[in-house]
Amino acid sequence: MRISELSRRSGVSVTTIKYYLREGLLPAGRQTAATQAEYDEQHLRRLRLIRALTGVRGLSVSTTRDLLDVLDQHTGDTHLTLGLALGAIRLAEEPAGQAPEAAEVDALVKELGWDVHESAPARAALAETLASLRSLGVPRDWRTLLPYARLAERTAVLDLDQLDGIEDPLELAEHALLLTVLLEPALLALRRMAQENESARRHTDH
Amino acid sequence: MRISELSRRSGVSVTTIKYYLREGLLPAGRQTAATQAEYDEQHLRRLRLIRALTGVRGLSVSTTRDLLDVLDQHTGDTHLTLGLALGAIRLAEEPAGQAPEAAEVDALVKELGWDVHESAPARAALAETLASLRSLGVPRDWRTLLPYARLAERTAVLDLDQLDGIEDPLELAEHALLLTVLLEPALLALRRMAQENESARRHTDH
DNA sequence: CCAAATTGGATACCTCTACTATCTATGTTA
DNA sequence: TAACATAGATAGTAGAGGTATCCAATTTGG
Repeated sequence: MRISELSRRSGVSVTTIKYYLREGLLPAGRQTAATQAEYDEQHLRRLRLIRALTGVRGLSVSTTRDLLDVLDQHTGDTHLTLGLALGAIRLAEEPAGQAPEAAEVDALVKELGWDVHESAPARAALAETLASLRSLGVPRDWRTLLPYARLAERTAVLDLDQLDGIEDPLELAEHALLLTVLLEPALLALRRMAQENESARRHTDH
Repeated sequence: MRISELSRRSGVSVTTIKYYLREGLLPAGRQTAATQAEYDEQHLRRLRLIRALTGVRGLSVSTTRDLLDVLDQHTGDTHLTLGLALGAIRLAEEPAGQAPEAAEVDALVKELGWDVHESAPARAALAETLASLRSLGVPRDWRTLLPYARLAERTAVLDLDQLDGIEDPLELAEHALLLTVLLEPALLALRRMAQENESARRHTDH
């Protein structure tokens, strides 16, 4: 198909598709002539993926590019691919230096017995949150996070279960990315709704 | 204190503080003369809150203003205040019209027996996620979300437990907001780490 | 088979966000 | 009293995420 059909089928304007091509989010089509190129279903799928990551999840165009690059260069080692892909998405701003809360995060991970990379950005995000709460006069230490971490463990089991039975390593990596990243807003939405429900339950005290 | 001290103690530049004043995120100081105003500890605290919401959680300045407005106008009804405050934060882009997935979300909420407002934006966020996954060839229906929702219920219990024992309604509303909103990146970080750990566990198959 | 429409690629431009800089009239301080 | 700080107003800036226009080449409908 040519660019106008790609545009029609994806709902993304031709100029925006050209922009994604320029930015390296979408691979170039197969050139058939000096001013003609041919796109296929893979391009359509990639375009939908880009819109899901930027729209639903709210990732920036540059973060999305980094993520897709990792997927494209995947080595067949899904564990590694997923780790690299998630490392590309920042969850909070990087703390200036080494926050004193980093030691607390280490204590939490040790208590949990988790096997987590030393330089995982998720560690910095946790430290940043603890530091912020502290500066706002709501001190919470790593022990507060422990029960949340136990629930996160069970969430991760659900996540990994959904990848069971996928044989093709490329498909596996893509599903892993999708279910991890796109489910994030959904999980926050579920928490919001559960809070509303729990708050209502306690409000109408019984 | 005057603006320069507020700047020094908060780490936010004087010009940025003036910007927040203009944008209505920070209330004006008490005027002592035509070109002089006095700020207090409340201003400092508010400034730290603004930086936490925009920096750690990544909220936009306008969303942050909406949130703080709700807090300021709180009626003493914490359940209502929290609901309004969370409603001000979009979790994903609004779907154009009524997505067909909205019915699925209704089914989920019904199955859970949750008491959740009909127009909660979290509902739209869930529908949007389901629609995206579907368009990407990873169909998931509401039943997939059920076990996640059960874990969200338990997360919400932890959240509400942390507010137990706070008497002052203003403090209660502020803590509720902080723990709900600022904990969001932390919870996502915990899930990432738990996934990495679970993936490693399964990778080194035993 | 030729005029009108489409295409790929390049470049310029635009809107929004979150600041940042400058200016002026007034205050404060050493 | 001279140097410096301050409030408030206005203008400017950098980056993100597109959008618009132009051109030469290429299809395609009549």
